[in-house]
Amino acid sequence: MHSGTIKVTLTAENGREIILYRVRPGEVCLQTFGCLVNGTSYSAEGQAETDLEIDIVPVGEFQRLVVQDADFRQQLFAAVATRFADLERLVEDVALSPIDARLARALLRMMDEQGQVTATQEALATEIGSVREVVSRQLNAFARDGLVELTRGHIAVLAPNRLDQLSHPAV
Amino acid sequence: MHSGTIKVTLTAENGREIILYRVRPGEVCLQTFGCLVNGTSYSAEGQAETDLEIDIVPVGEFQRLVVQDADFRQQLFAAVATRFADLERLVEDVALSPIDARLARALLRMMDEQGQVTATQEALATEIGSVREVVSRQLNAFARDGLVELTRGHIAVLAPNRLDQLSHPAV
DNA sequence: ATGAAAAGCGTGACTTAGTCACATACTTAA
DNA sequence: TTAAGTATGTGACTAAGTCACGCTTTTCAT
Repeated sequence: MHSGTIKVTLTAENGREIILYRVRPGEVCLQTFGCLVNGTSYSAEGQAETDLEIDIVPVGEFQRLVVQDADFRQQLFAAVATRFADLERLVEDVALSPIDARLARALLRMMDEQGQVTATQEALATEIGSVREVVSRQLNAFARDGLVELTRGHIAVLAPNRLDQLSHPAV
Repeated sequence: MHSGTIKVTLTAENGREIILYRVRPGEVCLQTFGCLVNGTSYSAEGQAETDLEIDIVPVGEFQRLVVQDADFRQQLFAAVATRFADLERLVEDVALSPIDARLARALLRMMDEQGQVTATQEALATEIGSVREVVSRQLNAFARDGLVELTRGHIAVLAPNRLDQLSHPAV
């Protein structure tokens, strides 16, 4: 019934961009939740990453569903809770984690079963709220340590376990 | 009926701390919203800043109120929307704004009608997700430019308008 | 097919922010 | 009134971000 993902990003005046979170199939997208409730508008921007197949719920219908449809309510609340968790994790990441840990986590999140990550360094930078140059240097540092192997447009993760250690709160 | 404020903070392993948002009188506190919905727990920590007088709503009661009490629902959704806006602003701040702008915004937010801010530099640092030393240096830079006057435990804002300019997206 | 443009990556030099270590001044309470 | 705790200032260093390039690979129009 639903398919495709939406990434919600924030863009600064200087062009720097950070991914706030992603909305996945089966989730309720809350981008306009503020509007539904009190007309608040977000500065964030949603962008489809793939072809989309979604249901759009008009405001009146939304109000009705919340009251009458326990299932909808459940999904809605779950979506809200997930967004909170995502955003809190993001704040923690950006404000309090060093870049090597953030990059390590991103690689682990994004790699497939074969340990392949298909993404440009630019995309990785946006993913972790940093910039290409920093990602480039850090990836090369990882590569020097034998943690990954780099080729244009993707990264092969050689030592997921060691990345995982890095990704954890280094004391 | 309700009084006092709660600050919700995130603390890293290294002891660095950042304020996620505040819950004010009349607002619904969502700290445990995840729990209400699906048992997710937050890593964030709530802390009363003043004496509190609050209503605590048990889970069963919550479910009932959401369905039956339109007013409660309205308040709840408003709280959710506010939190989102807060968190998005915070991410934007931390990830994309230089610290002079962040500090300027914090001072403007926190000052009273006489332009007095009563807070230690340590507290200001937590407020903007930075550290004391950086705040100290930045405040002294502001002072050198005649924007503020510093005394132990508080800051006198002399030129709110110029701070406001600083606080805006410097191109 | 080929040459130009665009996309992706690497890197040096520099700026800004955060860390560490320590000095100094003010405040409070025994 | 002095010792302990709190608040601040500062130099030296590290980490991250910015700026300005250059180089290679891919894409695409002709």
